[in-house]
Amino acid sequence: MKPKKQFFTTPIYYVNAKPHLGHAYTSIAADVATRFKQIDDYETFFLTGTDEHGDKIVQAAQKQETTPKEYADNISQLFQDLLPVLNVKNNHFIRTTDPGHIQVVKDVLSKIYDSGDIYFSSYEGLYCFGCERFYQERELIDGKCQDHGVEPTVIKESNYFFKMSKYQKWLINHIKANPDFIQPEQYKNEILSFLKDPLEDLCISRPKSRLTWGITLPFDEDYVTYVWFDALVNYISALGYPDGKLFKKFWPSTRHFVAKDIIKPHGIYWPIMLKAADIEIYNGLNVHGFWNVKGSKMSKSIGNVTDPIQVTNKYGIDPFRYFLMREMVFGLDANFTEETIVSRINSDLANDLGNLFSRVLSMNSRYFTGEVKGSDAKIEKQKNLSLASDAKKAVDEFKQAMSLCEFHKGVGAIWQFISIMNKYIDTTAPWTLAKDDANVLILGTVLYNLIEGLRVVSCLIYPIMPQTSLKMQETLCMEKREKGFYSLEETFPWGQIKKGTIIEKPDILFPRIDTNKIKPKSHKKKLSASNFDKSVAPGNPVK
RNA sequence: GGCGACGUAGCUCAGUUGGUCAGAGCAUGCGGCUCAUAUCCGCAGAGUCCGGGGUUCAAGUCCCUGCGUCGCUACCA
Repeated sequence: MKPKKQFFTTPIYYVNAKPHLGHAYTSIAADVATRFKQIDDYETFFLTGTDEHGDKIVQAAQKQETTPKEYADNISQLFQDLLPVLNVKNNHFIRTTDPGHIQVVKDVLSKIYDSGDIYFSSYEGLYCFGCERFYQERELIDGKCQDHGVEPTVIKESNYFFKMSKYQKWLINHIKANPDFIQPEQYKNEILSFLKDPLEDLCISRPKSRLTWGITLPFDEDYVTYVWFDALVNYISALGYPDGKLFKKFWPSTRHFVAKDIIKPHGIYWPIMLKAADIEIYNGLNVHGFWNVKGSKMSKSIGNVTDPIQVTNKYGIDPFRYFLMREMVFGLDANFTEETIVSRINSDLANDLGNLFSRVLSMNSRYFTGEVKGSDAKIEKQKNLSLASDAKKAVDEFKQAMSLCEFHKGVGAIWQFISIMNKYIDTTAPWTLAKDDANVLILGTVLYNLIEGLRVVSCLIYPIMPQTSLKMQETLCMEKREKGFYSLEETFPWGQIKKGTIIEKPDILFPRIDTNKIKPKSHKKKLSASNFDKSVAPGNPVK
């Protein structure tokens, strides 16, 4: 069988500001998807990077009295440093200032220019000299530029244009012929409805008199290319287009992770650029929504721009990754609040999974001094004690959901199985069995099935919580895999933990976060989520 | 203005192609257990699925319309 391949990308992040929650989400989602493909036996390649040209960078650099390159270096470094903090494992980090990238951009531009799809034309528009940019009429307030309060001047400027309109029909057909080209479907519909109106050609250059911080056009020394070619081409330049091995190997399997605000460049310009350059079209787009923070859009003025590093430091990498995947329906917006993340950590991670892990292994320690007794086949069948089919169901549902980027459903499938195991304990009541030596085989079988269930869970959570996955597997004395994970294929057959294995009583997997400053009188009374904010339990992971 | 999304239990939200769809989690109340991280298990909620109209044998689920919230409108995930 032909080995399965998968190439995932994040957008290249624009270096005009430091990374925030949104960037972290995209990177983590792509990382989770990549790791999932890995456990599904795909060979993967994961690309992320930074977009570093354009006037905003020049302006930002001027403000800091530095050069654009130096400025870009600094911010790019912040994005690079974020990856290990989030445990995102990329194969390559591309920067649009990389010489290799610049060359590919020029090559692609030349190719399209030679084939006649780029033309020179004059453009007349409303130009604000203060902002050094053209305005659309609708952007103006009372006909004036907001920043300078000045009416823009009508000026003419000659530029290069890309004939997008020529490929409009082709693109519509392509999207319709490939139903998963843009996912989820709502965004496909959005693009198709946008394509109902005639497409305008795209201005792809800026005269050097206005902007020099960019890639010089290969066919005109006096111009730099502006944004689209510069940025989007990173996806192929990073793979060594046109002749690179990686390009040949991975390009056809490409899926780009993007947030909903950049679906037009990715869903329209990019495929048309590829088509015009006679390059195979990428496989598709996975479009996600925005994170609101405390109910409103992240913005500097509201002051709710969330720093992923702070959140990670406070709650831990795995809980943060879990929360992002569990809480957002891929494609839709979601809300980020500390209340919700704490609630998720306490109920899903500490109470459900962590406590299950703890109670099962504690019982095994207590009743069998940690020795895995194994299942008695006859008793298992007779008493219907196997958890294998429930585990299988979880694996199947998990796989199905994760393949479609339905991360919240994938997580849900695992947690359903966790819940089944908690119920199973209640039903079988091992503490009662333990009171009578006659039940030792039943007790052993029950605990064995639970331990096996935990083994499967440890494999499934790997894409989302790699550290926890490993920690569980170490505790369960599972053989360490060189690649760092067990594949889905390897989760079965049932019954892999060897009889006689000694399993130590584990450390707490996820400490509960104490939301009480003052202990309530009744043990049942849990704290309402209102006064948890700053109080994080002392034992909480800080790494 | 144009385009689009959303409005389902106290809260946060799921609900493929219309027919066990009236759901999950959290919160709350009561009960049970005691192995476990004061955790786990069971039971409970009468929510006009925003209002109105339509299509249909059958509509949160499709169409129209009204109201409400919000996003995008070209280079901030």
